[in-house]
Amino acid sequence: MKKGQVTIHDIARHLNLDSSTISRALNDSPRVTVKTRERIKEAARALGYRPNLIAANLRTRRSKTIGVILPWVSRHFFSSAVAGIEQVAYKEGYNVMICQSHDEYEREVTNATALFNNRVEGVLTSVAMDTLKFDHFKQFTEESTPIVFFDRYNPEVQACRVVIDDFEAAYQVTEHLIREGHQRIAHFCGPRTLNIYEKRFSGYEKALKDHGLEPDPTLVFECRLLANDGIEGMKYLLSLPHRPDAVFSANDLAAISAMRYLQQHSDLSVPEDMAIAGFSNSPSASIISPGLTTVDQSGEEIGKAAAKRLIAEIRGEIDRGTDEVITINSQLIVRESSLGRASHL
Amino acid sequence: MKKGQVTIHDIARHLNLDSSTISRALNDSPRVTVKTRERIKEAARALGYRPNLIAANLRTRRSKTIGVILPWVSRHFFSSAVAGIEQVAYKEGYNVMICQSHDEYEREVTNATALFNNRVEGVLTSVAMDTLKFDHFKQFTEESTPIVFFDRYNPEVQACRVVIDDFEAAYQVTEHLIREGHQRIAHFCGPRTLNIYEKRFSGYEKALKDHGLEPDPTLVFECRLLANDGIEGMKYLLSLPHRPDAVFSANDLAAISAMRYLQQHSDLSVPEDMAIAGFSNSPSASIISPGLTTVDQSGEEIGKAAAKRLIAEIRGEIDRGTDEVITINSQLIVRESSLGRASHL
DNA sequence: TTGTAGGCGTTATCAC
DNA sequence: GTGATAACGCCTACAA
Repeated sequence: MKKGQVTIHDIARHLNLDSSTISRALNDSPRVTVKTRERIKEAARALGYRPNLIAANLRTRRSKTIGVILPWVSRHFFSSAVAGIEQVAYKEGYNVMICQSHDEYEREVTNATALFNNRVEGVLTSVAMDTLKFDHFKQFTEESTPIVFFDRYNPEVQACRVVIDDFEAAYQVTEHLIREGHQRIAHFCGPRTLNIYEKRFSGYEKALKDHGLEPDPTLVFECRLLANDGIEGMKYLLSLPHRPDAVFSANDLAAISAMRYLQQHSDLSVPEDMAIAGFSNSPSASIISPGLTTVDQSGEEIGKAAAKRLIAEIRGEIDRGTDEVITINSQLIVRESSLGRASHL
Repeated sequence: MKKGQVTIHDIARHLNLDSSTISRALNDSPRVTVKTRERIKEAARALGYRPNLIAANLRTRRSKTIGVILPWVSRHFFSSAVAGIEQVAYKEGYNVMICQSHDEYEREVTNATALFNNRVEGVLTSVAMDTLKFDHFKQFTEESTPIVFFDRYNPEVQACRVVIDDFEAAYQVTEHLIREGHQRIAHFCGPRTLNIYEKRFSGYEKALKDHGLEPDPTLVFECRLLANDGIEGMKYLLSLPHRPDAVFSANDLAAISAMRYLQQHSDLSVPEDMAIAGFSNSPSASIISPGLTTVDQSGEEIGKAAAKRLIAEIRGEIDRGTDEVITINSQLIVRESSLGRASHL
């Protein structure tokens, strides 16, 4: 912001009008003649006037900005979500301010403060793995700034969530593995403090039980689901006296790194000796060979839905603060990595 | 932004001080006793004071925000760049406002206007494929708001660019293909109006000539390098009477889709019958089989460098408006997709 | 060290 | 339909 910028007062002086008239004209208020409005707009153009939204925002007490806090912008699921968010925000006249928590609690708190101080009109967030306290989110609802969670949420905060049915999706993956003939199914689980991982775990467990398989806790590897965790998880599973014949990983990243580890550092092949399934349907899942069975979860759809909901709450079209759940469809995508002997003869 | 928010005046009234003292204390000005400062900070906490940065920004004429315009947030290269940008911006106390152009000129112009009107202190951008005019960028430099391009730039705008050496990288890829014994090398080229594609094309052409191969224009397929373009490009190449034995695609996306098309819809195999190389080293490149030979180009590094430079310009630590070029290292990554008979016996 | 006064650029509420 | 005036919340000369 530089000095010497043209303001509505400059236009006013130029046309011998009052700045309030200029303001009205530029905002297309009906309370000014079409003719003078045109004159004003013309003069504005000629003088190179650029509205100062900071001033307008201060005055109107609205920032026309929504804040986003998510773990990693560069993860495919999240960047797709951002793409979706940005798309609807843009269409509805909102700016988007982005922050990454890097899955760290401290950073999430700082981000939340920054967004609050910038008076964002609403917040979209997917919570960090490390987060166990939620006051930094509650501050928004307390000031009646709407907040909408997507994917990762915490029920403690009274707010709408946009999610997929993680339990059901995980159940389906597991059931699919069972139907393909796999008996000892391991699970790479994320931090159970996060709803999505807890639910995926429960879905997995329930499917086992429903099919008469006894869940074996030694087959559950809880980690942060990073690429390296997939490798460590697979090493762990291979070290077991009675190793599993399938792995259901709570994300694609760990699934893929585990699969590649297996292919490069063991004689076992996928899916014959070890079936593998992931979660998210990242682009890599369809490209890798064998193709990775996974759950399609459109980040873009989720982002769009969350942004739409948030903006509706901002506009007061919907009651804010109800902990409603919006469920986006997900879909089991079966590829070769999970097939049993019966299927790939 | 709600009414009833606590302001510095409320604190002032509460402590029988003047708001200016409150302001100074909260900004850690040395011009206020340590003791009263503590008292003030304590009261601020107690009253639940939250600074209103919009007001502060209006007053100081600085928004503490940098704007980013790029084609697609969800493309891996760009989302990595955003991650890098956000990281340094956050560290330096700047917010990041994100816009997508969807590779469309009109949208880029609108985005630029929005950022301008929000008085961002600087702009980072990678230009849209459709963009042929650059006034919307020049408006920033004219108002002495620094702008830094990354990856895709246009020399018409007097501004710093953060790039890799696209010519050299493309040259190396092509030379590598030649050394592997390939003779008829096709090229999937992006819009030549964009510097990066023009340079990659030139590098490709130069390498051919330097090795005594005559560039054949019928082997150059110019397109937008989307997944479908890779398929169309490959169809086109297969339809030629004298088909090529290698393809160098100016991005990974088209390279990978072309390769998969070949694998699924022809008898030709990669790299024996058709070698393939891409550009960018997207995550898929290392995961696909055969692994895709490509050029590693770290979006995160580029984003970080661009953001650092921009912030330095904002702070006046560096002259703005010099069209300096910052070159980030890139690296040829050889994988199986490009190997010649000699290499994979 | 603290207080006073004015303004950043806009919009909103009055009047006329 | 247009103008005057005040305010949004904060910062910063300048004065005391």
